[in-house]
Amino acid sequence: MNLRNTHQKQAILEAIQGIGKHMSAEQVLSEVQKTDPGIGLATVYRNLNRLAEQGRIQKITAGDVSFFDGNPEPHDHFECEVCGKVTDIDMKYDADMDRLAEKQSGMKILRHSVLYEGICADCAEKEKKQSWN
Amino acid sequence: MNLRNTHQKQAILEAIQGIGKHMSAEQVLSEVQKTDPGIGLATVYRNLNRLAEQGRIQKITAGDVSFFDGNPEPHDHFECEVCGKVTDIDMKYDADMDRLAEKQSGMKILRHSVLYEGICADCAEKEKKQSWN
DNA sequence: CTTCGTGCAAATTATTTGCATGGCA
DNA sequence: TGCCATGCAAATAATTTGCACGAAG
Repeated sequence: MNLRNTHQKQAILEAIQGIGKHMSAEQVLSEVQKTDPGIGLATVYRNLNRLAEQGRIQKITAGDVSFFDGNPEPHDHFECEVCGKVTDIDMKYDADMDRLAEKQSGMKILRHSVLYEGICADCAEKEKKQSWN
Repeated sequence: MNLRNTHQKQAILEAIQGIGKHMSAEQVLSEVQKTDPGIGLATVYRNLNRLAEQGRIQKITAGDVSFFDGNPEPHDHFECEVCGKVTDIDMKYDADMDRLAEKQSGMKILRHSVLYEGICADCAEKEKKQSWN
């Protein structure tokens, strides 16, 4: 399935690859709606999931929302505990980890993803000022 | 909140720490219901979340279900693509990763979690037999 | 022309929350 | 006794799915 080349699919792919940032499905929707107002949320989900299966984009599952990343290269992510924003962490993929983990677990390891958690620069700033703790 | 020492809370903690395995909220529920049939799902969620906040257990968010892990030590996890089961991967926590990532991102990194994905031994076996691909 | 992907809305699933009440302190 | 945590059910929120129709090949 998904062999057909619909303009919706193209618009979605362009949107997510164009921005070069992580987007939730809703964000992708509103982005795409700028050019194609008739598009529906279900279509966005359908296409994003399919693109992720095909390895053309990445699906990052952080907490209760899924984010989609136009960059198919494996790379790590950071999620801010305070505002929930997700950003890239540009570290080299350590394939050794997979080999090690595979050896010690007996599972067939295909990939791994690292999710860093902490406080982003913006929120750290705010927290300092308001000194919430 | 959660200062009070209810028997439900104890039962939940014992259940999750006793098994030494990851459990979804539903699994914890049925485990606890063996000793306390009147307990409700909401209570399980409330307590698990609170325990996780306190750092007494871990909440692992893998895909669309959350798992809870009685072991508070940071350690990595593996999720089987086929059956969705989550298991421990017993690798040492690499604190260097946090430092490195912090340096290169400018965020305050508090911790990280690695989720390995692949095919577990059981499913690999089955797949070989049925040769699904 | 046929079949697949879309759009909409309804369905599903995991989790959270409001409120009255029983139970711990 | 007073206030918190529980239980139940209803509320949310994200994502998925059924179905009729328009569009791609």
